[in-house]
Amino acid sequence: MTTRQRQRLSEAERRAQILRATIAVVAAHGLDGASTNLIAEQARVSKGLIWHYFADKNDLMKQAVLAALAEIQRKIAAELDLSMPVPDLLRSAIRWVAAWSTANRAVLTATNQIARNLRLPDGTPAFSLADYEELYQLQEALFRRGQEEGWFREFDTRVMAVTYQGAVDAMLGYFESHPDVDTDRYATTLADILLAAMMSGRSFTQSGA
Amino acid sequence: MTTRQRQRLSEAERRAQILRATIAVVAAHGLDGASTNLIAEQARVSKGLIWHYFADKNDLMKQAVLAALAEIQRKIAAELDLSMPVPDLLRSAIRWVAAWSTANRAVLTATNQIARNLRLPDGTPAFSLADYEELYQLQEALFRRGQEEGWFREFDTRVMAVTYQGAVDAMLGYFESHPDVDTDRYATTLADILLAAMMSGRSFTQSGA
Amino acid sequence: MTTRQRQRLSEAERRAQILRATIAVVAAHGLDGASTNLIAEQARVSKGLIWHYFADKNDLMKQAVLAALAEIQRKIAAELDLSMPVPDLLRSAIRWVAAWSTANRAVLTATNQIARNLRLPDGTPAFSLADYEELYQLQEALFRRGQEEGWFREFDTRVMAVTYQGAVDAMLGYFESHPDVDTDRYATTLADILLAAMMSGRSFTQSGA
Amino acid sequence: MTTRQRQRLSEAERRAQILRATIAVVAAHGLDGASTNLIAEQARVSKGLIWHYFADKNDLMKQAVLAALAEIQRKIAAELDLSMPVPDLLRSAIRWVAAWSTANRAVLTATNQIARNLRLPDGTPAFSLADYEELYQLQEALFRRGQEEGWFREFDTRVMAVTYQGAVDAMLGYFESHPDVDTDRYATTLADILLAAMMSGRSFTQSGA
DNA sequence: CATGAATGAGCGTTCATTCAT
DNA sequence: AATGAATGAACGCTCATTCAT
Repeated sequence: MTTRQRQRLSEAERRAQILRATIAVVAAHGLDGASTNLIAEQARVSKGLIWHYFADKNDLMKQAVLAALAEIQRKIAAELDLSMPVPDLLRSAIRWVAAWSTANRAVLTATNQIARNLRLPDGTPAFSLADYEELYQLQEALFRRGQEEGWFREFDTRVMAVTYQGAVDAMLGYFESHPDVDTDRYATTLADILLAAMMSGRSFTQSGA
Repeated sequence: MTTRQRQRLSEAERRAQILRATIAVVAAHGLDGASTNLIAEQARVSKGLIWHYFADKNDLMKQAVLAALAEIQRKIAAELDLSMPVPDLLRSAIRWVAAWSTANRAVLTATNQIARNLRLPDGTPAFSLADYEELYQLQEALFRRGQEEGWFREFDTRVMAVTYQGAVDAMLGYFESHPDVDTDRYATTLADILLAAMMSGRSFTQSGA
Repeated sequence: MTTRQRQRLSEAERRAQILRATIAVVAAHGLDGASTNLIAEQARVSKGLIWHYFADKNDLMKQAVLAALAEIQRKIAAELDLSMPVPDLLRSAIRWVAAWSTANRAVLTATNQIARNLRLPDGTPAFSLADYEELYQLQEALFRRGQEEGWFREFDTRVMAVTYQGAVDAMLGYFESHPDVDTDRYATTLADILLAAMMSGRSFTQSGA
Repeated sequence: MTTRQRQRLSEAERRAQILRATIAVVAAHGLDGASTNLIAEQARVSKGLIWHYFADKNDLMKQAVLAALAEIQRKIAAELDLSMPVPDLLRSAIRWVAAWSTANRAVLTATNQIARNLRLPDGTPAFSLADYEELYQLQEALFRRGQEEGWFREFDTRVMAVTYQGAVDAMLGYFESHPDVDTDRYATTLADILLAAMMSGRSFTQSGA
């Protein structure tokens, strides 16, 4: 039993270190299996330090999600040009997510785990549907723009938004359990399928215009 | 305090009783809150009896999922006429699942909870999308039949199968968090979207044939 | 590390065993030092069993006090004849408590510790002054009877009751830190002192009547 | 977040500052709730500094009590004229303590808490009635003087000293739980009672002398 | 076969104490 | 001398699992 080397880091570094460990442990063992013991071990830090920086386990988990999402948003905003034609934008987005996910599997897995399963002490979900709602509305706005600009046929944008998210989630899940799949090929194929669903009965009209 | 009536049931009945209780408790309290104590209580059975019929809690949970799925498959097989034209068949299947889910919310919730979160002792997921393999292949066979019969354009049947499942799962999840939605209307709309994706660029050819 | 012999006892026996252990540990280590670990060890019982029989540590402590008080009340009621002349009754009571305390030091110490220090989760005392209030009123009634029957002079019965309790408590505390003292002699002397306080200026009147 | 001003104080000042904070925190949160964190915060001092001046938490608590008692003794010595007739002296002392206690409730509460509950690491009490020994002897000397000067009858001075202390302690406790009581009236009444106990069978002799 | 008393590993959390700065 | 980040032992409590009855 070797005594741990005591090192002093800045608050920001330690928090980041612990949050990273949290994501890693949740990805490997699930939210339920992510004991603070395991997290401290993964972070190479003593058990008690977690409570120096986080109020409780819920706080830790919540901050892990928020930090990860902020990071993703920063990246995607830097990557995608929202002024592209809508079909190209969707195709790019799907391919970008596919590529990002293979490089950030743990973050993806863990974030989903926590977002879906974290509960407040009173048993109610810590993250609500309201958070998804915002995403759906952004998506719907995009679809409507596609319709207005003549790319897409008429369809129920809410159902399409839910379906779109479901298809992307399924893709990411499929990647996880089929590590050998060609992810960019899959993403391109999925984009074709979804765009076909949106443009169907339009394409020739479009070309005739 | 009345002593419980010691009743002798066949093994099959006991197992079913306990499995039903498991689903009910998971639906009510979440996988995490589903202690074996609660399950035994719900099944009106002593704590110890569970270990007579199941190896451990993981075994219990796994079997609860498998039993529920077998039940669903039996029902859907009895309900759908596989000889229908493929598009009609898909449309019927989606509407049937939507209808079934509203009447069996608890089973659905619990099954999803367990399938998504159950972990082996080493922390790895007990179920993965790999378990969908059989389902994917059935689905792909259907799509190929649709293509051969001229209903559908060419597309990657595997990606379509994953997407189809993802879209249906997303629908069910959406129902769960939006209890007021008109489920049959949603199901019909989703069927339109998916069929559009499959038939796109074909419909007129088809009609022209 | 030997495995403990597993023995099954009736609920009543186990509860009593654990409550006895609780009193013993609190007497030896104070309420604060009475960890459930120590109590389980003292009771030769596994940690977890405590929560089989008691809701939580507070419940355990509360029940330990209540059980001990019930026992004492049973004994004292069986011992003292309330119809005796009041001075004799007080003298008997003091001597009885002194004798009882030497044979039940642990119960006394522990009961006091818990009664004085136990807090509800919200921080408020678990035992209130209202409990003492009842005792005070019984005592006052006795003093008033003594006054009415001509044994005692006029005095403020409430102050006398508080003083009486304080003097008895001090006696018990003194016994604890001075194990060699002749307890019955002390008790008799204390009775003399207190009775002198109550009868002063009366005795000759009394005899003169 | 302002950095604390690093100030250099003399050792004595620092110690007093921390001891005062200790009393305040114990009074406010109980001995059990008096974490060193809280004490450091109250003293406007860093966590670590406490260990510079005190060996451990027990040492801190013990010294807090001793410092408070020394303070009280200094005050009472300055207040009371020991050459008064003994009965008047006792009456004055009781009234003085009663008055002091209402103005110094926090110190009283905290001191009692610590004195009654502080334990050595092995679980045995850190203070005991044995520590009253010195006080008892002073008291006894006073009683003997009262007897020699003909104020008091013969009685066991040790038992009377213990009883006297117990009665005063009970008074202080009663004040704490009954904030509306007229403390000076109580003190006067108590003095009457105790003096009656001491003078009984003497007063008329005295007056007759 | 069936019960539920009993066990003990493991959890989240607190806090006295240490020590690099 | 002074700070507060870091440590780890101990706590109350839960619950899957065992086993005497």
